[in-house]
Amino acid sequence: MVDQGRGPRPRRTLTAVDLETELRAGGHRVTAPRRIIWDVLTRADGHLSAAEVADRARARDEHVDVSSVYRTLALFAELGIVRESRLGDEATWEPTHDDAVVHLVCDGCGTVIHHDASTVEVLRRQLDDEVAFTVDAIDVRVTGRCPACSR
Amino acid sequence: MVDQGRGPRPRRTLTAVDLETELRAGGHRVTAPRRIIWDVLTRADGHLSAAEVADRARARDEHVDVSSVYRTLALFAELGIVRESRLGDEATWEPTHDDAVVHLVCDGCGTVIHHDASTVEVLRRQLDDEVAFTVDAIDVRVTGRCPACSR
DNA sequence: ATTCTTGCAAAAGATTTGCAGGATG
DNA sequence: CATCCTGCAAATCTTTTGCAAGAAT
Repeated sequence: MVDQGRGPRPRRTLTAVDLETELRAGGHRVTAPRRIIWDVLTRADGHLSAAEVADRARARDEHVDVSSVYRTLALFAELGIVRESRLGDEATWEPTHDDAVVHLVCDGCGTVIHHDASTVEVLRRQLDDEVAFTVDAIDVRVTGRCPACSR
Repeated sequence: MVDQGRGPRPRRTLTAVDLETELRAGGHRVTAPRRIIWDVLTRADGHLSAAEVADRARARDEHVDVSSVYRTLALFAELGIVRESRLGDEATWEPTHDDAVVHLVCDGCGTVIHHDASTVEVLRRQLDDEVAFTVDAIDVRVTGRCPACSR
């Protein structure tokens, strides 16, 4: 089914996101699982699946459940501090960063490379001008072969 | 899990794709379900989920099963004649067409609008030059609000 | 004290797989 | 006639939901 919510609040920078502030601003409570999950996300260098987040969270608190992870990730996405991608078969999340990032997904090994392409900003401006559509986020996924896998 | 296969054969045009030729070229058999599913895909004007393909196929042959639909779609993707997208929660497929198409996904109603953006070709050239990565396909998904849903 | 969150269990969807019979080359 | 495909059933995996107990404000 389709998300009927208002969509995430637009946010362009990641710098100095204070979880506590973000949560309180929205009237949400500051809890241990939420701290842990946020920490897991910011420590990771790339995209994490819900299962991966849950595993890493459990390393610190035995009892963190995937269901809480899903609920928390959904909340964070709503706050605009994380962004969900569907790069492979499962959803992955990472702290929100600039739009101008292209995800290069290798068909061979599955690695996801982040590439900074100014063209994405050009595309955004083009869309703002040309299309009757309120653009929130632009997701560019490029599939192909990384150097190691192109044999 | 990640696709370990060789990935789809690059293909830029849709014009005059003859299913029989494509199948035989790969040593695959021409069967009724495959014909029906291909026909369903080419008749549809946009993306279809596996369930939608199955429903429409069943309108012509009562017994077509979703599992066959999945297997067939995977085969078609491998042949490069269809392309899979993950626009919402589920995967969707459509006959392969030019890259320069941007998918505008409305967070409100889920509608997917196809928009032709020349900038995507620019991006492709930029990537070819700048990145050590063999680009196969570029998928641009834009989320936001369609005119009707932006209130 | 009240309301929000959590963990656990179970449900719901989507996608994949095993297998025996039937169709294709 | 050997092999490839299919339909069906069941398994698997991801994501969601109901609920009672526990935590945050």
